Amino acid sequence: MTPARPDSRDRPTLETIARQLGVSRATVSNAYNRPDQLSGALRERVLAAAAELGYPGPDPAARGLRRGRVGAVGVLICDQLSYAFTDPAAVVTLDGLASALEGEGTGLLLLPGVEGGGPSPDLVRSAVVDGFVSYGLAADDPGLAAARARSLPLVLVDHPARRGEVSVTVDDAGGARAVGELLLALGHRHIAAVSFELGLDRRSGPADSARVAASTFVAPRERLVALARPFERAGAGAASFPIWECAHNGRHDGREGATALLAGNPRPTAIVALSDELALGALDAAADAGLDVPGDLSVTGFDDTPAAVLARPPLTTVRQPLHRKGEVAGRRLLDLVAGRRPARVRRLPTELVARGSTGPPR
Amino acid sequence: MTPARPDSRDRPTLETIARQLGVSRATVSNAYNRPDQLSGALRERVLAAAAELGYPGPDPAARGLRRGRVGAVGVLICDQLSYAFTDPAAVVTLDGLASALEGEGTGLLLLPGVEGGGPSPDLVRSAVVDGFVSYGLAADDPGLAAARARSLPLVLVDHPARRGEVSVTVDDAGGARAVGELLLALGHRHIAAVSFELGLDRRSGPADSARVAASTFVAPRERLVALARPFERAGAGAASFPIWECAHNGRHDGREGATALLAGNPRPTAIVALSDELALGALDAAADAGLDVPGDLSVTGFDDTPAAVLARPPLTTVRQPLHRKGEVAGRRLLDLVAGRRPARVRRLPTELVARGSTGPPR
DNA sequence: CCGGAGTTCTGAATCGATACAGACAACGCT
DNA sequence: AGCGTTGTCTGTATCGATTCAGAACTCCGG
Repeated sequence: MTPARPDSRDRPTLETIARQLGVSRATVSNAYNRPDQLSGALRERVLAAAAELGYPGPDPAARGLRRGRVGAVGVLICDQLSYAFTDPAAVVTLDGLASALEGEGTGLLLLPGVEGGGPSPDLVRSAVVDGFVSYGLAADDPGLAAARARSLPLVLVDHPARRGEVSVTVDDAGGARAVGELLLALGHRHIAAVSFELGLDRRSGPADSARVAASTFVAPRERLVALARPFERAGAGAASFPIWECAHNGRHDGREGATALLAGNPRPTAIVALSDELALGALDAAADAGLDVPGDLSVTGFDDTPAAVLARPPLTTVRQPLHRKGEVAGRRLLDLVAGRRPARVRRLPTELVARGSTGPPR
Repeated sequence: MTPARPDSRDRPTLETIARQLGVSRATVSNAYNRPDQLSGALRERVLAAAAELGYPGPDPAARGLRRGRVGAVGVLICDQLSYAFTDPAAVVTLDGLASALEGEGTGLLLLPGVEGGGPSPDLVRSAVVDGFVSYGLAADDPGLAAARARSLPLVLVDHPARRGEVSVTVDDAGGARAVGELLLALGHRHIAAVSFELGLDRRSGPADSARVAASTFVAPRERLVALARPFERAGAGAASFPIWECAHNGRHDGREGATALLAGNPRPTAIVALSDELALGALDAAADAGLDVPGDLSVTGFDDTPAAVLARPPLTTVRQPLHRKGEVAGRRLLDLVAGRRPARVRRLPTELVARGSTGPPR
């Protein structure tokens, strides 16, 4: 007895078409996948029969099983979609990823995270994909662990690789150091930072250096550490480098954080934001407080998203090749899936872009 | 002879574990899927052996083939990711969709479009999914046609259904009419509109009523038509209702469009934007021109995205339940996939939210 | 000690395709 | 005529799991 069909409507299959035409299944398959394996005339007949019977082409799941490749990669992202995509940097990076994949006819299976973390391990375990890209997850995220357990190709974006893993990162430290040096050179001595999440616990408030050091989110940690270095050398100690941690990487959060920092004593003359979104929020906060930028307050961002140059004043920021980063990650993953062995780690350069939001303090 | 394995590393399978333990494949499968079908002790042994051999659990592609369900839905979106996700409305809607799906352990396979249209038919044909959601595509998009050809469950968001199709829309016309009536009641007689794409051709410039009528993008067409109705009744004819079409739905585009409209003669005293993003751009344009909002110019948006209330002045806009819309679409699709028959069409209400960006003309 | 009721586990068909190794015919060449 | 090529098409093993019908075993009351 045949077991009950999961879906009892019987869709046409290769066999349906083959029988209709009195040819073999292989021939029908070839009509779709290897036109050179059969005569043009027969191929036309097959395609015509398929159209007539409403056969939509070979079933992707079956083909995937047989070929060992399904034409999709899983993208592990932090937070729910609405949070993750608030950040234009994420959107641009993902766009780069998509553009690298789509040339190869590969789709993106989005695996959104839960509040404050990556996707659920179950979702990862059941994802029908050829590989994974993890974007900005904490190094110890359970979803990431599940992805590793699948032992499929994996590319890590924006956090460091374990032995044998492939990663794409940017020179966060170099960019941050450049910002620190610029502000010092301009004469700033009271500098504060607005950071996005440092931990999975969605905390919002001042962050001390212990919290920074303990963070499993690598990008903000590296940036903050590198930023502080020039200050320390210049004798401006950690005490004079307050950090505000925002629960989300959003403009609104940046505004709140900057407002809090501006209430400090001494009031900072420069605010370093770890993303452009946060920096835009800092600009809002400055406007709220009636402060002129850059006269009363210098503000810097990070990423150089499209909005940075459109801000008023245009934002001094650290450009990172966001689109490129996604593209490179996509190509690396395709290489792995195809059995090629790409270079293990790739660190893309960053570049300080000085615009109108920075200047010497009064 | 066995054909060459697509991937020659031999991963463990159910069989590997079964052999190791001297049990049948069925038993191992049951250990994962039906714990009640075998003794706890044996189940533990199976899971332990799996862990030891590095078996990551049943292969999702094979399971998908057998079960007839793969646990993913394809989302057809217009434009590349970086354009599509510039629109916070899209992000929030997708987030709603994701939240409805993730409860059922279902992922989102993103099928990004190409410049000015939906995803390529090939991508759609080869997507390993249980169904599709189409979001804001043109009614005649080829990618959408490919999705229909798959004859999988399909839910259309923001455009009307053919016979027998399931759709989720909002009361665009009602919202637009409310905006028109508000502005008329305030005393405006020179009203202009900034629209997003009306066609696949990425045009940017003035749009006449023929172009509006011919648009296959349903949401903007309905809004513009409904908007004009009260004006016509009030005697303010079509001639006095200029429309500027933007190539993309972005803040920057809104700024350009509004700037162009403000150069018109007579200068409009109110600008209706078809999205909040465009409206934010219109606010920027007003600031550029030194115009006070709402004193010199009233501006309205559409969607009530999170940014609307944070704008300065806070934006008068038409609230649509974006998150809900995505959720409803997701639930409808899950119903279809499960073989239930949800209501065919669902039209969610819109609501005018009057805030600070509108007032009587000087 | 037998029959019936539970448990626990196995056998084998099946999902829908792909791809190799031929079979077969027609053809050109020496 | 004999032989190697080419060009088409088919047979069949296989991808890695799920699922149902029933086998084997245990337990129990009568």
